[in-house]
Parts: sequence; structure tokens; C-alpha cells
Amino acid sequence: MRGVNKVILIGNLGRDPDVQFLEGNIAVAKFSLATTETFKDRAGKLISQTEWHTVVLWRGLAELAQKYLHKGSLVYIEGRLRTRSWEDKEGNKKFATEVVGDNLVMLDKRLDGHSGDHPLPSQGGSGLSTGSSESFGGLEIPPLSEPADDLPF
Amino acid sequence: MRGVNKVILIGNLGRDPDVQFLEGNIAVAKFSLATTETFKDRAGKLISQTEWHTVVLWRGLAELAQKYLHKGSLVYIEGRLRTRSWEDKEGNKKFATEVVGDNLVMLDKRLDGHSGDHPLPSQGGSGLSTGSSESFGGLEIPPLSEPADDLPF
Amino acid sequence: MRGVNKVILIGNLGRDPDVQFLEGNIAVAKFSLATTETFKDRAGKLISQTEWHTVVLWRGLAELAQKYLHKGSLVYIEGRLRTRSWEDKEGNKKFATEVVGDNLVMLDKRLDGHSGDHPLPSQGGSGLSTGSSESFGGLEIPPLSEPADDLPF
Amino acid sequence: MRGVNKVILIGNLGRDPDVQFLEGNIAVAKFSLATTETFKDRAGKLISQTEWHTVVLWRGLAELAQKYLHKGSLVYIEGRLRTRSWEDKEGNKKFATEVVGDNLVMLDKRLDGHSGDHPLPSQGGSGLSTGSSESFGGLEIPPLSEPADDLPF
DNA sequence: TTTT
DNA sequence: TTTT
Repeated sequence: MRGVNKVILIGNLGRDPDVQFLEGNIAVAKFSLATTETFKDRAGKLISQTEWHTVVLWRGLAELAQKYLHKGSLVYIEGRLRTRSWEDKEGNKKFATEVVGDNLVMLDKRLDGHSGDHPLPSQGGSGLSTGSSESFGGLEIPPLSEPADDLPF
Repeated sequence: MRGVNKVILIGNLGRDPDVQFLEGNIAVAKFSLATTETFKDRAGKLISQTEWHTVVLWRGLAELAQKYLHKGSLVYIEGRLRTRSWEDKEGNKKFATEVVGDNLVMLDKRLDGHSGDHPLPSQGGSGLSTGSSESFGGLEIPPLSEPADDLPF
Repeated sequence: MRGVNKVILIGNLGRDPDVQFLEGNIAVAKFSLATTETFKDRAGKLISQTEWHTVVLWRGLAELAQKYLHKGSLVYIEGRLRTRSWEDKEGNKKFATEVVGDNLVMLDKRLDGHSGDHPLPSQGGSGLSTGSSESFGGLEIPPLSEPADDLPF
Repeated sequence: MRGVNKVILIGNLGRDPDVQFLEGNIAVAKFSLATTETFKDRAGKLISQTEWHTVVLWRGLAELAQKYLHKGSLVYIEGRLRTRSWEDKEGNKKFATEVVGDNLVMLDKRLDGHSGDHPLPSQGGSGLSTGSSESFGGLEIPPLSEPADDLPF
């Protein structure tokens, strides 16, 4: 590669995801995501701007979307831009730019009383008592079980 | 510039922020942030890994942190890495790497009954009814009030 | 803000930038950027995939583009997605998604013999009167001149 | 996952990479990377600031580093922060924060006359037997060979 | 310790 | 339409 094509979004779903299963039972999810940014214009006035994105997820991520995401869900999406083009029935050239996600983080707090119902995948850091000194322990490098701290550096 | 130094974190505060005011009434906030990532190792086993970061915020962001962040808060931080070094009293060279934030997004849903109490800055997209076609309208480019859609392209 | 809308690209310009000056002498540059990523598909075959993006730059960044970028230039662009819609003469609804850049890093080695000729600013907005401060989204630049190491932490 | 820990750097190697092979013939590369950013301080003065990062690469990426990177090389690194701690011989607690890279893009123009000599893979893991698939964090690579444009949306 |  |  001599290129980078990366998108990072945090926003809310405008509708429930639309999930389809292709042959081979491959899941594809699609939804609109609204990102709202606020900033001051040159005059110092607060401006709020919403942008809508089409997000596409494949396979495992699509299945996660189907299980856990719905209209209003707040998510972090990391992915890449992809523009498709086609001609409609009238022969007009059409373009659509989508964000193909390869990482998804659900940011909603479960507010439902019946938590535990659906075992939400993972749970980061919350409920930590103080930890920090403890947690600095030389953790293993993720996908490996190498003796990372024996490194001869 | 011929360089990029960018950090993006989503995680929970390990403690309430520590906020100080320097001369000139410049606010500086500091806190530990835990980011937890989950993934499968080579054997397919789910591994959860927590990393602790020191986050430093200046001025307006520090004041936001003081007002709205506390132990357990879930935040998005965008910033850059900065390593400081010094010698302690025994003459040992010490290093500390921090994330100096230049963007902060609070990701907690307000769960408190008395919402409205503290006017949380902005509120993105949530509660949107359907919108999408409407929202595609040719929005103005942020900090400008140029007739962006009159562009001669 | 309760949202994030961020794009990071590294790629080559497909053509020289198209630069226009709006009233008020505000520069706008537009160009196509090709990002090429390579990865292995499920069968282990190397796949190379090129995606084309429309990049829009304003003010100081547009002037930088005009001065230093040309067909083939390799650049890093950081920005945000923005979709515009309009109707063409036949009444067809059209959409275009662009990347509005707020940071630009030129990655080409100057190969010209007369290097040193023009002291490449190479940073968005540097040395420009219009002063695109957009790179930091209106945020306070973390103060280098602050006595950072005297921090009472 | 309920967290994000992401670093994006563009900078130059301060020295040739230090590459080691652990048992199992697993490669680990380590090097210092300088990122230089330029911006204006409050007085409008141009400030250039260099930050040094320790970058660690594993497996296929480490082998790429060994083959193609050297002192001065310009690279894009995407990875995550990881802080290790240990006690030195005097019993002093020590910390080191590193960037563990999971994506590498070489940004140097090949200036050597004998270009074409070694067909630069230039993508993390490409053409390597060890096959660092870390770049995609264990996620399914979005399937290029899927009939993406036949999607029923 | 890099680079412009 | 770029680049390797």
C-alpha cells in the first residue's frame, strides 16, 4: 500500500439497521448515521452541524448491528470510504459514497432494567476502583503470547 | 509540518479530573483514562486488554472537564502524544508520556433525574425522527459563511 | 459536540488542483485524490484497491494547494465528510460526498535541483495571512510557551 | 470492546530499526520516530515542535521494517499505545510508553537509480509468509470479491 | 536521534 | 485521473 483511507465517526443511527444475508449466509448491514459537530464560527457564534453518512458493515459486524443496534443508538465506527457508481433506469449516472466499517464500538449505556438480557460484548474499564498502578503491569501484546517483557531492548 | 502526531481514545476516567489554575487563570486538567479493547487471540480466545493513559487538557477543555467529567465518565479524546522527562530527587531520569487533548466528546447519557441542571454543551443527532433526505441539504462550510453551494465546480 | 466526523487520507492527486477565488478573495481548492490500499483476500491473493475522493480545501490550505500541489503529489489530508445534494437541470436529485480538509501535509520529497528555493511552509496555514486556524477546530492551541514542566502534578 | 486506543503518526526514523527474532522466529522491530508539527502560537509566531516516539512492530511488519526502513525514512504508522512498567536494578519504578504499530506505510520516494530492483511490497504483511494480519485487528476483511454492487439496497 |  |  502507498495509501491510507480511514474514516472515524461517532454518531446516532437514524433508523434501525437494514440487514440482508447474501448467498453463503454472509450478513450485510446498512444504516444512516448522523454525526453532529458543534463549533464557533468566526463571529464566535455556536454552530451545530449534522452530517448524514451511509454505513455498511459485513459479516460479524453486520450481525452485531442486527442484534444490538437500533434507531438512536450511539456508535463509534472506524472504516474506509468507498464510492460506488451505477446508472439508474433512466440512464443517469449515480454515485453513492459509503463508509465500510471495520470496527464498531457501541457507546450506549444500557438503561434497560433487564440488563444481562443480551450479553453485550465486552465492557471496558467501567467500574474501576482506582487501579492505575496495578493496571500498568506489563501486559501481553494482543494477538501474541510472546514474552513481551523479556524483549532484549 | 512534515509530520503527524495524533491520538484517538475512547475510555473511562479512573478518577475525577485534577484541575489546576496557572497564572493568568489558565486551567489545566489531568486524569487517567482506561481504554479497554477486546479481540480474539490466535487461538480464537476472547482477550480483553485495558491500557491506562494520562490525559492533559488545557483552558476551555480543562474547564469542561472540571464541570462535567468525573470518575467513570466515558469520553472520546483526540489529541497528540507528548513525552516529558525530568530527574527526580535521587537524580533518576524519569519519563512520562501524556496525551494532550485538543478535542473532547462526552459520551455518557445523562441518567440523572435532574437533567437540564447543567446545560451539557450541545446534543448531537439524538432524537432524530427520520430526517435523512431533509438533512442532506447543502450545509454551509463550518467556520465560514461563504455561499458554498454556489461554488463554480 | 456529541459527534465525530473525521477522515484521514494519504494518496496522490489525479490532476492539478482546481482553485477558485470567491468574493472576499477567499480561496477554494478542489482535487481528486487516489488512495490505494493493498491487502490479501480470503484466498491469500494480494488485492490492490484504488478509491477516488473529492477533496475541498479552503483559504490558507487552498492557497498552499495552489502553490505546491500538482498532479501526482502525495499528500496526507485530515478532514471531515460532507455530502451535498442538488437537482440537475433534468430534475434528478444528485449527491456528492466530499472531504473538506482541515489539515494538509505534503509528503513528496522535493526532487527539484533548486531545493531551498521556496522554503516550503508545508503546514496548513503557516505563513499565510488568511490564517486557516481550522486545523485545530477553533480550539486553543496547547500552549507551548506555558511552563508545562512546572505543572503541579 | 467498549474502548478505542489509536495512534496515527507520520515522521522520520531517528536511527535504523533494531530488529530481534524471538523464539519461534518471531520478528520484533523497534525504532524512534520523530514527528514534527508546526503551528502558530498565540502571538502568531511559527513554532516547530518535534516529538519522539518509540515504535514497536511485530512479525511481518517487523520484517518489512528490517528490509526497507532506515535512519531518516519517512513513514506512516497506525497503532495503539501501550505502557510498560518495571523496576530497574536500584528498585526504581520505570515506565515506558510505546506505539505498537499494526499498519505501516512507507512514504519515501525511491530515489535510487535502480528502482524496480526490489518490488517494494509497501504494505504491511504483503507477500510475507508470516502474514501479519494485525492491520485489520482480526476483523473480516471487507470482501472485495463479493458482488457488492448487486446489494439489494 | 530524524526531517524540511 | 494518481501512485508503486
